[in-house]
Amino acid sequence: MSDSRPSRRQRNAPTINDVARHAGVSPMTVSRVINGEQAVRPATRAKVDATIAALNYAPSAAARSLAGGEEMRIGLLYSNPSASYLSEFLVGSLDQASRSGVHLVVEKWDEQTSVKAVVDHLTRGRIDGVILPPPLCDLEEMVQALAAVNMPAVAVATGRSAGDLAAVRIDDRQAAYEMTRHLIALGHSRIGFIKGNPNQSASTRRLEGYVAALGDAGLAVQDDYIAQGYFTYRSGLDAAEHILALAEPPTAIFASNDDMAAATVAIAHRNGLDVPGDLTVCGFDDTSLATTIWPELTTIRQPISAMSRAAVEVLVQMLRARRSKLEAAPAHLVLDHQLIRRQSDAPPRVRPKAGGRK
Amino acid sequence: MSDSRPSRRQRNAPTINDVARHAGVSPMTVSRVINGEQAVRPATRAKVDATIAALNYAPSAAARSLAGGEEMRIGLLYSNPSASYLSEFLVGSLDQASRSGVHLVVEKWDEQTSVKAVVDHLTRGRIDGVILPPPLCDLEEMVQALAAVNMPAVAVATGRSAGDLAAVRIDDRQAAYEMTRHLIALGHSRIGFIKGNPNQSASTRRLEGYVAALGDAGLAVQDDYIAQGYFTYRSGLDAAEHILALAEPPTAIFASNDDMAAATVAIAHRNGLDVPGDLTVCGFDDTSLATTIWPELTTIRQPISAMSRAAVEVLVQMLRARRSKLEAAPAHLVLDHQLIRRQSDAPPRVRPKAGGRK
DNA sequence: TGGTCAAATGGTAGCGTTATCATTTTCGCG
DNA sequence: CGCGAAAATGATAACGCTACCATTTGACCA
Repeated sequence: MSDSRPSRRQRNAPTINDVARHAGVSPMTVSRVINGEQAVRPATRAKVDATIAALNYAPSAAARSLAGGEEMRIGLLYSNPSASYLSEFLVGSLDQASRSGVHLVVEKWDEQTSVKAVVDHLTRGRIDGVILPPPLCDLEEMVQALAAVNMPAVAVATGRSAGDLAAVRIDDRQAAYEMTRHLIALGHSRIGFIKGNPNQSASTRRLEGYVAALGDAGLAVQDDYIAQGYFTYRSGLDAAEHILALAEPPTAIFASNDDMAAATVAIAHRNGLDVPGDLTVCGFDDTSLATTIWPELTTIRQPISAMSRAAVEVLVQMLRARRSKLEAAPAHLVLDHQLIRRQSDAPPRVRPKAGGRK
Repeated sequence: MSDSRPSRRQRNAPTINDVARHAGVSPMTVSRVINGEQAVRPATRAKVDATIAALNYAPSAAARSLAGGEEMRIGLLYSNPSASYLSEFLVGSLDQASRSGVHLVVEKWDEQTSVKAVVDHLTRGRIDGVILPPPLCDLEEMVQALAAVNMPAVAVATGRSAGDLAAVRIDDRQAAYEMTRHLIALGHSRIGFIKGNPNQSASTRRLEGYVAALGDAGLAVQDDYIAQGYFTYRSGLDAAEHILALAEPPTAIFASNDDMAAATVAIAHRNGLDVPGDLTVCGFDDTSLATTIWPELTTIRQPISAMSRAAVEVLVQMLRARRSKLEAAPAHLVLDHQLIRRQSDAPPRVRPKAGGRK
């Protein structure tokens, strides 16, 4: 009766019970020793440690997390499958999730579904926290709905520079500033700008950087050099067409993302302009499109996968803190960007307007 | 008494029991559905699947591996981050991996690393099986290296129509055939073709379909209407330039993927041709690029995420079978494709050459 | 229509660990 | 020397799932 119990154990790995029996203590005591808890007498601890070493025992991670309720599920809610952005984002967060031993649940949000429905779905699905890539991170309704059900969230690449929401981002303003400086340093003084979708706060930061750089260089901001875009290729076509149709068009155009920069290149070509000979074009984000088209785009590299990795890490820490009832201020990480020079920029072919420089 | 049961559960995680209760079946049946076992009636399976989706349930890896099912880790090895393809691929496989309760480990292969090094890495990482998206599925060296270490693999979107390797794909030949028929039905008789990278066997299938459709319509295959491409935008530019420079250029160009079709549109515009007025252009794959550019591309939709989903499922079943020492013939799934008509095709503007029709 | 057998489904008992309490031991101090 | 409190240890019941077998259902044939 003691021998023929129908154990399902495949592997002869020693269990905590084996250790307990050999050491002459209860499994609970062994558990305490393993977890380094205080309430164990040194003598007992030594005995248990010795037995563990002798049996070459290793605790089962599976049983541990089952019993301890340590499993965490974090959701990644995306809405605008901006292809190249998403894939890099996914790779980064997956990697970090696996490292942190957390489950990553990827969820798509169609614009038709109500915010409430998605949040309900997340809640019922035992999601412990959410990562919000753009443009969701700027959707106030979503942020508030999550806050309402007390679900921790991390915004990625938002333009909101601070606040109650944890965030991981780059300094969009500074990056745009640097790119504009770069164009000015090349000799451009007539620089166009294509704005991003106003539903993302990063758009505003980028515009600010552009304006600031012009101002610092003593160049005037010309309103008709600034066109509204929406981060899509299509919107870039319209914006570029508008700017290039001006009587005195700019010699460089800085688009708020790579898609619109690519569209600008297309319009330039259609107008018989050489890029970068007749027109310098640069983008933002360094998505794969930047190196897909010809000429390859000079752009700002956002460390997308590093950002998503960081987002997972931040979220995990928030969840751990919350479990221990600690309340911490929401983290706010700013990662480094980088100006990547490729083939789409050059000094202006024509000399700057007489009087354009002192 | 019913209310105050001392549950240790922190969060209201849906468990297999919740699903079972909601679906009106036993937990065992749910377990069977999750694991894709055979002995479940389709109606029951559907009901359970629906409940799983509704509750957003995902099995607990911990409990599962504790209960005896070993933990499975499957690798997704990608090399050419074809952005839009990858992200859709990831979303599908992630979703299915979560449903099947297996870990998905995403691994990138730089072309510099030796095949041996990657395979070693997988082995040491205790990866039980691998999914190979294109172009890796056609890299004979990789396939053989995996076979050498006895690691199960599933090829996705390969052109190999059969063999020792499990595969999930569409019928590339038939799809290309249909697209070509479509162009012929529109009235085109001078149809150009841009080939895909010869390192992918699907390229050959697509060419075959094109040739077969022309043949069946009694149209001659003109060698100079066929240009070599490599699936990149850049290669598409060259190919399209070549074809459109002919004395009597085609009225339609069928590119082997969307990137090259987009490049063709760019060249056409540069040459002052209207698409589709002067030139019909169509692509293949229906990646996001197809709807990014203007005009949006008529193309063949590959159910990418369904394919990656299926690949995970197939791999899991292979691993299960192998665990039970069963040896089954490698599965070979062919999923349905679809011809998506958008704005890039139209009947030819000029009448077909005299005599071109009876 | 009833009987047979395989397919489909359900019940039960763990898998190895920890949370929670109950119990025992130890030790300080009057 | 004994009392009470704190420290140390133990017993028990989950945690969520699947293996194994028992039971029910449905299909097919006589």
